[in-house]
Amino acid sequence: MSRPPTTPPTLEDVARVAGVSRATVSRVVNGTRNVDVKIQELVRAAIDETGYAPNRAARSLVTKRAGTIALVMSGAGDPGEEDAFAARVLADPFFGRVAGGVLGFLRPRGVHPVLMIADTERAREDVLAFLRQGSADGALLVSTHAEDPLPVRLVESKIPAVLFARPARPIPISYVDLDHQAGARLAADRLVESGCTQVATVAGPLDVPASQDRLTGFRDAMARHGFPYVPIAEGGFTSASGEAAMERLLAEHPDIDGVFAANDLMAQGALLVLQKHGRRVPDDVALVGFDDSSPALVCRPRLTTVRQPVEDMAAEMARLLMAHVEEPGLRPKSVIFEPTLMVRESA
Amino acid sequence: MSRPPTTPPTLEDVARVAGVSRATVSRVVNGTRNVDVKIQELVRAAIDETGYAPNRAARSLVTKRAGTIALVMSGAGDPGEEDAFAARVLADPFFGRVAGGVLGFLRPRGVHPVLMIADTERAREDVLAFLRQGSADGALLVSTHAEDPLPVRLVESKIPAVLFARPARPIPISYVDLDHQAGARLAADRLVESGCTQVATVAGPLDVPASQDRLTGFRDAMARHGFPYVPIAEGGFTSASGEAAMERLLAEHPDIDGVFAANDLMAQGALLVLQKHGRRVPDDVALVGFDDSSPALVCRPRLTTVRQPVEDMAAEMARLLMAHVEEPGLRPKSVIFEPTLMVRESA
DNA sequence: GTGAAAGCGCTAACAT
DNA sequence: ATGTTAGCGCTTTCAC
Repeated sequence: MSRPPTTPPTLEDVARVAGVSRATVSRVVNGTRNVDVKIQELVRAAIDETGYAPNRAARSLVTKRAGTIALVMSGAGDPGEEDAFAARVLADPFFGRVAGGVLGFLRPRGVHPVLMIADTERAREDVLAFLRQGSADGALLVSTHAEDPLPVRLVESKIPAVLFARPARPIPISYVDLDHQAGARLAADRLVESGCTQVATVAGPLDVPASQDRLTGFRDAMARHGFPYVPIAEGGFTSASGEAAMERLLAEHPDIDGVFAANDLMAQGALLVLQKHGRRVPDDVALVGFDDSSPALVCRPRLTTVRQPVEDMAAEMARLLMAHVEEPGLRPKSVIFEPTLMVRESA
Repeated sequence: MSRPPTTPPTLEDVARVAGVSRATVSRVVNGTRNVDVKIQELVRAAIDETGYAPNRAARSLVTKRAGTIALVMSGAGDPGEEDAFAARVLADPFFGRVAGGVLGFLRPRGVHPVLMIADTERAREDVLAFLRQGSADGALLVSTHAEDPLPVRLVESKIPAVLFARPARPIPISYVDLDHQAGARLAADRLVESGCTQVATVAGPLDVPASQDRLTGFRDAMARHGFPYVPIAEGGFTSASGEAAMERLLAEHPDIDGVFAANDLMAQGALLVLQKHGRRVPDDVALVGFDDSSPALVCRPRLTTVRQPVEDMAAEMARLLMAHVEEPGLRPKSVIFEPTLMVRESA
């Protein structure tokens, strides 16, 4: 509380004020025992007096721990339109849920996520450089792109990393995922129970494993119910692509009475188109979505949808990553979550 | 490419391989001139060969620059329900736009944002500690809470910071904002032009300056059009609160023929309620939103709304922050953006 | 134009 | 239980 110092207080300053050595101050700051209680108090008083805060760079330099991790949203940005990808992915309600789950786990542990977008080769290099520089201890990767080269590069560089969703090609890396097939089965069962007999599906991008699994699971389940053929239209996981896909479906199969959309955003688009064409939902056409994200609740009718416990999955992802950071030799591990059906009004 | 080194290459290693001193390597890494071109090539080759990446912690320690900034979403979390605030704010499309704008500016400059939520006293302390530790060079603060103590604390601690939106009480800090009154005026004009004579408004939380400004601006503009009284219902900037507010408005003023909602999420909720009560939009009731966020495009009819150039504002925020970081003495500055009306189908 | 050397603030042996 | 000391990897005077 004397004259405002031009430079922040260091361990040295605290030590001087408390009349002890730097090592002792370091010990109490880091909660090591073997420090006399009276001295601890002395030191703490000195810390308060000086307004000391440990310098992270200095600490990282010796501990080789950054205390931050990278939260990477990866995908294929159209060349020249880099920012568009960032805008799209960040605006997706899915991202918010992932970030929320990650933060929930990391926050109590004093670890902070650095937000990164990897949509170009340049951006991927940045991410890799950032991690290799030791600016972050590891990476949480949400990839929306099947041929994403980042996972492999991460493994090659021996950087601790955990993926959201299984990689397109098997590589030795940890990930969390959902049992997509089981989820699709839930949707199929619901549609059939509701009496639908002319069922179609709006699939996600078919190069993404999750989309494939949802499609396969859905087809298998329908087949088991005695429906060998399911018309499909591929979308891109956006509301607009859902609209377009639904238009195509309706044009070719006007007698559709049930639709499974591979995510809620596309379901939302499909709903709009259905209503535009005078189809009542769920009376004329039943509709089931996937994710249970916020759009599902804003629609009217509200969407019956397959819930993906994204927050829990993201938290588990963070947990796995911290384990890998703490124990570098750890074998890759996968954790698969079970979906549940949220029955609302659309089916 | 020899045996995998257990420890990453350092400047020292590169220097040895290139047969020069550390200082020289440092110079070429940092693009200083006064290095012989032939030696530059030599060094670069050595860098490639070793796979060297500069250690950020070491660099920060001497340069006193972290190369990262904090992107802080601040607000009042309900005690015991900390994660709920995080989930809500991150899921808001507004957040995605801010993050996108910030990233667009920061990325080319090699600066990375650390995502932080400040919803409790504990979390605020974390943010402050993080910044004081030098883990980040400054803060970008988006506050959803009028009595947020963070801005003042930031100023007190002399931490470079820029706010999104003017603080509730004047303090010496830079910020970007929108001319909310002008935006509200745009909405009022549109409603009146559309022939509305019984106009009401769903306001935002009235302790937030932006909400107040939108309300004031709207009332003033309506008064100027000859309508001295505008019924209002207060919401909380969420879709659900918009529904509730609209229900109240309709109950007390069944003859409403025009509504201005202070953001799109609430407009979306209002639209749902209007339609539930059999009001056709825009024929029976015209509706104008605020923000021009993604929900505005997903609604049917699509929302006529006041566009807030959030991405540009966020980028400007980042620009201001970097200026403050580079020149610590810089005087606080405010930049006010102009809204525009996006005319679509709802009014 | 290049190298030698000091030191950023901290932790972790190692002494005591 | 506490202090001393040696770096962590980098930038940056200051000599040459």
